Amino acid sequence: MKQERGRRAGRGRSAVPPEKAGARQERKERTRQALLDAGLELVAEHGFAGLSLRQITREVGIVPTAFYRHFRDLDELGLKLVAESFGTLRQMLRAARRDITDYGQVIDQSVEILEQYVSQRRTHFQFIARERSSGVMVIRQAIRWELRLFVSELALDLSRFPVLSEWPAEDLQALAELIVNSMVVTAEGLLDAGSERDRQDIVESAKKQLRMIVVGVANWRT
Amino acid sequence: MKQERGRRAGRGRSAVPPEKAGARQERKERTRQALLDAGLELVAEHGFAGLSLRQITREVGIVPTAFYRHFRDLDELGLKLVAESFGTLRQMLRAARRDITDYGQVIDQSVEILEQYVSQRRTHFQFIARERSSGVMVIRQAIRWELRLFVSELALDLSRFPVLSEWPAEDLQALAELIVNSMVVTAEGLLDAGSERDRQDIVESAKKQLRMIVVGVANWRT
DNA sequence: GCTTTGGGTGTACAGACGTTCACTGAACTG
DNA sequence: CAGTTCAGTGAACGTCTGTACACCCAAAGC
Repeated sequence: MKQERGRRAGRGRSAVPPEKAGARQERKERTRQALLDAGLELVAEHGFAGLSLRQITREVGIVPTAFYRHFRDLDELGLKLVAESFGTLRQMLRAARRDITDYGQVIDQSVEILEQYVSQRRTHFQFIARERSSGVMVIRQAIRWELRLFVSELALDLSRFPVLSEWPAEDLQALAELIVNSMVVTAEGLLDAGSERDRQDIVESAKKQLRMIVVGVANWRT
Repeated sequence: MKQERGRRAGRGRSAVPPEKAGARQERKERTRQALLDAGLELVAEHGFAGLSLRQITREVGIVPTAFYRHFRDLDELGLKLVAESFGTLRQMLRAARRDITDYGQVIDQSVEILEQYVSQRRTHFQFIARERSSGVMVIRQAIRWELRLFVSELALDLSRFPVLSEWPAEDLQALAELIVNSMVVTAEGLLDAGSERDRQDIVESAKKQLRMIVVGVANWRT
């Protein structure tokens, strides 16, 4: 009951099946990515703190010591995961910029894009949500830093809306922060929603909340 | 470097110094509370997932196996910490109801009460913030459940405001959710703010955000 | 005063962990 | 073709973990 080892792993003898095998560099890159993927998967289950080097390598199908050929330690892998996850987040932001055409429906469309990305790239969002306030300091700090950057990027986007073009920077920043925070919490909700019904409720609630904020913005002064 | 054991602990031979010693029941209760306190302290440092039974008992100054006299396992202790922490949260809500007299300053006073509680009962807030989306399922679920309850309580409070008395339940719920989420995130920010300056900025930003929400509420319809 | 109760002790064990080291053998280099 | 590089191997280590078990002895109950 305790082990359930070899769930995947270990079908030949080498890591990440040789399969027509590319150059040595490509092979290395492939197991490196496999380590990242396995790490992401396991973090989603037990959190980064409950992650072990041996577990990851077991999942990938290589011997524990081979891990060091790719990362100095778990923290280094964790930081790569942070970068990777925020790549997804930025990709979502770009999609929003691109796909939102009707400005009368910014809210609905934004939340729907979020919902779509959360379900499609689940583990990345789970990683950020989970470790954003976790006990592992380096990871937490990296995420908070990236999140601040992300807020600033959104603030810049917001400044292009006519209503907001005259707003002072700090008000814009606060607004962007409020929006990002709401989106993060919404994502967290979606991530462990039990049923389609739950997800629907969360989406509706998020839209309502964004609408309240927008109404607030429309009547804001100073 | 690794051990630093005996930081507190083990000055006589028995747990939680005898000190004029009360009845057996009282003594038990005292070491039980000491276990909870040590647990809370250690969670603040490494998160619940990075918590070990032996570490806690070492901190308290009793032998590992004695732990079982008080809790079946770490999860049970964790659930007690959830209850304890939400006790503090409810106490804060009551304080807000009691101390907020001038309705023109609900926002400023609310945020200030939050700031005060966060710094006074740091570990409780840290526990909730950390484990709210942690990898340890039982704890996470317990916190989310309590948080939902807390949101409902706030929604009830909100319904007593004249402006909100006519709002449909679901709008109230969404509003309460938005407010609680913002407060949670604000608390998280305060918890790992480096300087007094940072704290000030966070407080200002939180007030601004609440004001936006309130303006939104004032102009809301349907 | 004698018995029972029950926190706390001490030893012991097996399993998981991170990390070391010397190694192998296929892919690269010249 | 000979030589080098290097991702992956496998055994061994010391440490930490949770938990089982038999024991101890002061307080509680009669």
